Amino acid sequence: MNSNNCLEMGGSEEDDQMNMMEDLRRGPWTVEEDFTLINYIAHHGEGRWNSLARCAGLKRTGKSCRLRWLNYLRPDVRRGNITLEEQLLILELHSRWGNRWSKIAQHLPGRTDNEIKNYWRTRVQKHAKQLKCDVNSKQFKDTMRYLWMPRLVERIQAAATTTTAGGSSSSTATTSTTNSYPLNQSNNMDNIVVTSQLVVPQGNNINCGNIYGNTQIITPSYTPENSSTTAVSPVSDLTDCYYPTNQSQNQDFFQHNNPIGSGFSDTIISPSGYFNPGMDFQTMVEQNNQWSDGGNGAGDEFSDNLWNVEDIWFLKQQFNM
DNA sequence: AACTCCAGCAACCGCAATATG
DNA sequence: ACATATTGCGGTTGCTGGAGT
Repeated sequence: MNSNNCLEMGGSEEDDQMNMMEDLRRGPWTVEEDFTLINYIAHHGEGRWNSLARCAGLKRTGKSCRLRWLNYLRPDVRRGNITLEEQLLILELHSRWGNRWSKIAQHLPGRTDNEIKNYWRTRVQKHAKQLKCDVNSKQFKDTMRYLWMPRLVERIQAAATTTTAGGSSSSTATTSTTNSYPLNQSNNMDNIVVTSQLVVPQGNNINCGNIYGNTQIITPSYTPENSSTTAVSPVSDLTDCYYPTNQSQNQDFFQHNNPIGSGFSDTIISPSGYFNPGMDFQTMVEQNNQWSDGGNGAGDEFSDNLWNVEDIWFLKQQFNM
């Protein structure tokens, strides 16, 4: 904390604590409180939240102030819908790190751990519930890995294609996305590589079935400033994120790199280029039936289009079902 | 229009780790 | 080295607004 000497002025710390305990406010923050907190931090900086709360005249705990600042008032906090790319990244990172919300949030600039946690609980866990399986079960993880994530990739690609085809320059389509993933803040990215558009974990021991393989997509010179003018088309860029750029036949990538059952996948590939060889087919179809009709009738943007009628038809053809 | 239900989100709680005196 | 304070994290709760009846 910077210049905070209000402890010296305000009597003993014990007194302060007693005073605070008397009339602490709880619940939703008012506009006035927000303003007070923003103002105070603008002048004095963050840190030492308990004394900050006192000195700012806020009848809140330090914890409450910290949370309000970090999750809501901070200028760089990103609000609004979680984008497809962010969804994909959350799924991927969660498969690696589990409920390490804070760690995951570090890789989604502007997003808070709370937001990601809420997203996970409200969207992802909801689907696990619908499928009547535990969110940590292998079945559910496979579903994410082999159905949702490829679907998200497709939708990201489709969105990029649409935008590009719409007559805008290749850089236009990247704007919102790239803003979401600045190569940033010298945070420890571990094995994460940052592409010009997407943060993708690099190969090795990722437990996502090597969907991403050892993608060669590092863009070392990336900066938030130049990102929006990337010359590479968004489509190819995104494709690169999921297929190795040195593979001439991208569609073969998953088959060849899939550690679970390459022999199996040699014979079948879904319309999207992915198929789940590690998962019981009947289970997949049953799951899909639940999703495509919205499960309990609660179809939403997440399940929509992830697994559609054509896919079922295609798989039925393959399996003579 | 009134009511109920429920998803989404902000905020709180408890605990562990870390910093400070 | 120890006690206490503070911070950070993950889990949980409760409020709110919109959808459905």
